[in-house]
Amino acid sequence: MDKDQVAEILADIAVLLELKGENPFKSRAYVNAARTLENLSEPLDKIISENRLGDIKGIGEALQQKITELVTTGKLAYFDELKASTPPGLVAMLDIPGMGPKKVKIVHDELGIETVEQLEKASQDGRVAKLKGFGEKTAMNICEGIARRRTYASKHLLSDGLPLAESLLETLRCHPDVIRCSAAGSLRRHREIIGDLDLLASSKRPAAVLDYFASQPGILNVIAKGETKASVLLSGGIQSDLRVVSDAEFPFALLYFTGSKEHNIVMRQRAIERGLRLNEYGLFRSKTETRDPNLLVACQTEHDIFEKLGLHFIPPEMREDIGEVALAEKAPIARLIEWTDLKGSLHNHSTWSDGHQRPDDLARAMRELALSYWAITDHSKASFQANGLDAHRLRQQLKEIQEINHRLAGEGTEFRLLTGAEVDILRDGRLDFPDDLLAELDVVVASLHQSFNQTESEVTSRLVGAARNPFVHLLGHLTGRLLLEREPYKVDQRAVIDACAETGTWIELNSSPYRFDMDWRLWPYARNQGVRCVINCDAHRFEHAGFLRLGAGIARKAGLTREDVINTLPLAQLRTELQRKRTKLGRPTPRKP
DNA sequence: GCCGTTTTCGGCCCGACTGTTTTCAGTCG
Repeated sequence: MDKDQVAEILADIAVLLELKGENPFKSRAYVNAARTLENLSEPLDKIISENRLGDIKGIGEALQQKITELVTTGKLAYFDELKASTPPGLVAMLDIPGMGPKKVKIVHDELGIETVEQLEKASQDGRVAKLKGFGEKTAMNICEGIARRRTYASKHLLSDGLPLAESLLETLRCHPDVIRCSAAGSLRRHREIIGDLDLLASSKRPAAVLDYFASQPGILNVIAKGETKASVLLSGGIQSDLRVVSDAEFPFALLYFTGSKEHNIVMRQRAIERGLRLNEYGLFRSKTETRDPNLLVACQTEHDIFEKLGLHFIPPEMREDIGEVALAEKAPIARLIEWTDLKGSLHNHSTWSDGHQRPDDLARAMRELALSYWAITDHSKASFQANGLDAHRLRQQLKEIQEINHRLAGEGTEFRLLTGAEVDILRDGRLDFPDDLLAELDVVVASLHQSFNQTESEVTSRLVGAARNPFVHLLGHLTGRLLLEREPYKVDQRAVIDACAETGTWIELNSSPYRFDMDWRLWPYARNQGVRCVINCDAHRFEHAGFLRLGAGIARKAGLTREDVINTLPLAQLRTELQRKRTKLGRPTPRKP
């Protein structure tokens, strides 16, 4: 068992201890130890074999024993017992907003409730409201929270579906009877939330392909399998539908199943206006005939279909009926941004706050990814829970980054770390760092992490105020939403965009698959106002660098090009742009002595 | 469960908000 697996179990133990009503500091000790292990820079088994586990701060005698047991045997009796004595439904209840360990323990102890379903029933029939410390409002919030979870259950994050779909497609491509195959549906359109995974293949022997598909490992059960379509449930709870068509039908089926439904309606209408009929089987020279091959307008690819309908090709990401057809009628759609255009990320974290790697390790990793720069923008002190930095620690960090950059220069590499901060916009609109400190940083991201429940005008004016600060380069995750988890806070995004346009402030497209914030639907407006986009990872780990690809996909939905996105610029030009706002708005020039 | 010491126990990271209370516990970031 490696350090991450051990850390996960220690974190699970912490949750179980809380549910048991144990001393909260005991639980905290497990959380701390889990975090410490995650941040280790050498293998755990090496530390154990050299008997150095006890030297690590936060790991005492009891934890040494438990960690050693986990690493050497892969099991921990203490954990197994704890798990066995706690109904799994109790852990699930912690996901309901407002339900913490104490409240879960009360409903369990007082009402004998062990599942989310039982909790919902007891909230509806008034039993929960009568409990000490609960009330009508709490019972209602519990019901709403459960209902929200239920509607989200058939929905998944793009990042959960993408790797599964890619692996299934790779499998299909290996089958000798598969001629062409592709993802379709919301996944191919790169929607931030997807339903099931729609896959499409062409073949002369559909039955063989469907059999092969339905027998793949990782499939929990086959929901349906007919002559042209199979539906399966993948481990992880995502459903996948494969349709197999003839190769002549493939482009039409691909267009049809990619959608969106609204986009398809506009396309079919366009066919009708030309005396044609478009459906998933073809484009026909008839107003009524739906499958006659003699009336088929031959098309090899989707490009051909668009051309036959008098349109330039529309990239799948843009097919949402938000004006893309009108655009493709007039002129070719500009080359959209590709993730490989991106040269770095301007909002990321390190072990100085709540990230998992140190700046020097990040520099090495990001250089190996052939990026040109990587900004370290750790949290400011108000983000206490994230180990935010005060001025003193920030200045220490600046020194460390300077030394790393000095070394990089000595090695003759172009790559550089950029200094920075993700500075909190406080409740009253002030920033968590003074201007003179912000002025020392290469990159300043301003974000909200607190007081989400203020009125729309209060939140909006906090963000507008931050945009007006000459040292703030960009606003981070504008609405604070967590997809499928937390609603965005109330904010007049257009007013914020207008303020950014006026002040030359950039807006982040946060590429964490939980955020994708600001939403792609607002970017066309922002671009028209002249606001530049920054596609950021908000990385807390090495592997979050991969978010760049997801973020670029979302930017493509909005029709953004390389020119719209700041972090496509090489380092020297980026530095010029970083100076622009500060010089344009002007700083008080220091008076000569 | 850890740590440090004014060394074997007492403290352990803060502040705001909500909904419950009528002074505060629980939750959240």
